Amino acid sequence: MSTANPAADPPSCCDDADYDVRQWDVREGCEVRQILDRIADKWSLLVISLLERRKLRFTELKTSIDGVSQRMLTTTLRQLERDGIVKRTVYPVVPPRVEYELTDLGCSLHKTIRALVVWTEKNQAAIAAARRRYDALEGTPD
Amino acid sequence: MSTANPAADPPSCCDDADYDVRQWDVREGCEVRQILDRIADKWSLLVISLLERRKLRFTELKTSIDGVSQRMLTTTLRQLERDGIVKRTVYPVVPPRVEYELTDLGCSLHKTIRALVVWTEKNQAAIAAARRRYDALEGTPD
DNA sequence: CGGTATCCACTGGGATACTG
DNA sequence: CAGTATCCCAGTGGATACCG
Repeated sequence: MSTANPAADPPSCCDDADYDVRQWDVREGCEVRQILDRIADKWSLLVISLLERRKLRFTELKTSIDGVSQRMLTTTLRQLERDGIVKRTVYPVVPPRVEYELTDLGCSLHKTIRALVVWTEKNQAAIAAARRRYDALEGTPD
Repeated sequence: MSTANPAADPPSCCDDADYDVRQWDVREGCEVRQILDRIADKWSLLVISLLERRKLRFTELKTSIDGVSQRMLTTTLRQLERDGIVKRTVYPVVPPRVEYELTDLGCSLHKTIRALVVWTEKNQAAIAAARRRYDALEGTPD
């Protein structure tokens, strides 16, 4: 808050002109917003990241993703399947075997997802520090 | 589903070895998971995207983000501020003026966020098509 | 094994009203 | 203008039980 002058509007850090946010900041029911909500979902993120490596069976996913309930995993997988992100293959064997894998579309997405995860990992400490700083100022009397 | 052979495990589309998902697929309360949940949040995504362009006042954000309630916007901004993603500047003028802008940390994040948005825009049609395909098969008797 | 179905508790989040 | 506080409903999502 060095220069508390509302009129001054120095360009922020990054302002590539090749992309205009105002273009997609559309109505709430907008398709982009819907899709964004789906792929930026807590479990979707994890599922996509795991499937990046190889096909996985339902149980493998369930085991790998700590804290996910069967219902949520099923729901998430169905949505991702519907969106063409993952492919579900059922093997008609006596103990049912179902495998999930990324489609081409899903593969193209995982790169972005991973960037997000990598960013998070890299800046984990910085965020933790910021939080400590913020929380410390919480009860600052003077 | 060409070769329905569970034993076969052809490498998926992309398998860069420079990153191991199993490394971060950790416990539920894990910091990475927490941060991921926060930044992949519906409103956070939009706020960060908007602030990428320039500082914005509270009302400007509220107006730009269709469907957000005052409470959610405040909550989101506070969390982002706590995480060191956005900076909040209060101008002690008679009609209060508060501006929000991305911090350096926030700027480094927005690039990834934008990639996600760009991906969504680019593949919007493909996803819509996948959905139509999926939904059409819903009530397929034979 | 890989689900679906049901129940239900919790909380995210909207609407509204008040404040500095 | 930019919040905070309160109320309260709806949907998220966990737990459990049962099915193909």
